[in-house]
Amino acid sequence: MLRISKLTDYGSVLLTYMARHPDRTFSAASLAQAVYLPPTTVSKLLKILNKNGLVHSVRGKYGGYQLARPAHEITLTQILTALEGPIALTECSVKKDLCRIEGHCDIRDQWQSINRVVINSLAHITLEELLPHGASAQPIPFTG
Amino acid sequence: MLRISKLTDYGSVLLTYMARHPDRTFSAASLAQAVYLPPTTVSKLLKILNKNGLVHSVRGKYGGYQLARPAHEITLTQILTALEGPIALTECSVKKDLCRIEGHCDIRDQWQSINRVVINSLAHITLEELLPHGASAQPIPFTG
DNA sequence: GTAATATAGGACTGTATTAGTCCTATATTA
DNA sequence: TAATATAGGACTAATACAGTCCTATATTAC
Repeated sequence: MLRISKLTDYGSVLLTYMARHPDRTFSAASLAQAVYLPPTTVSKLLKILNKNGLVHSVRGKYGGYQLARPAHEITLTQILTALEGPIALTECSVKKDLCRIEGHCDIRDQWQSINRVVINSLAHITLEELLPHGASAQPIPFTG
Repeated sequence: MLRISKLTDYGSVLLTYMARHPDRTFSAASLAQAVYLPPTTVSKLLKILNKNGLVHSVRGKYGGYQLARPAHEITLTQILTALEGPIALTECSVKKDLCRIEGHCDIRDQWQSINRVVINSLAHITLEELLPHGASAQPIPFTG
């Protein structure tokens, strides 16, 4: 089906939400409430996004998260890579000794090219294009 | 990681192998031997490919499989769709009631657009481009 | 210094998906 | 009728994913 994981999907929802107020800092709890997801799951996602440089974090009271840079500077490739590792249609391009025909496969290079096509397509789409139209003008229901 | 399943990968190997001799009919067993995969797995794949119109099958003694049409008329989108169902980055575009924020998600349409970008990229790549260079001139080690 | 609040990091569990095998039925040829 | 091949589906084992929870650390306010 060639799908992104649910967590990646949730992560993109979080990022678009934060992108509407780039200046603000959101706590994990407030974001969870805003997007109707369990706090533990949201927390997990934000830690991963922080680790991969897509959001900045501030610890302690009044701490929280905010986008590391403007939405138009965050690409889909970056988001997917952060949340599910390197984009690789075929597993063999990332890990060795997992495919049983690795020694006899003669189309690996071809799949690598196709992989680059996909990565390239996604690298040209930014978080900004994931925003609902007029989103930045909308009020935010919950406060952090 | 945005990967295709192993079975899809194996399926593409089978198709490229058959594409080198479009005129020939291969039994599942001979193909299995040729690509170093278990006969049961190969058989399963060929049935799926047949069901989805990518190969033709002939039953009975001296029966087997062959490509349904020339390699340049088989696209990656067709191969992926046959082996893993409709290409859908986000699950919600195919099945309902599986995502917990389906009722509150406001970026579903955006993901659909991105999905179309990917489908379109893959629809322009054909089985022919998956063939190793000079493949059609190479001898085939095992006979069916 | 202490309490309250928030993130950091990792371990852990249950569920779902995928990979792979196997069995029975049907079609074709000799 | 025997031999060979595909058709279709059921089943099992291995893997990956989603989700939760626990402990440690940083920051702020009192």
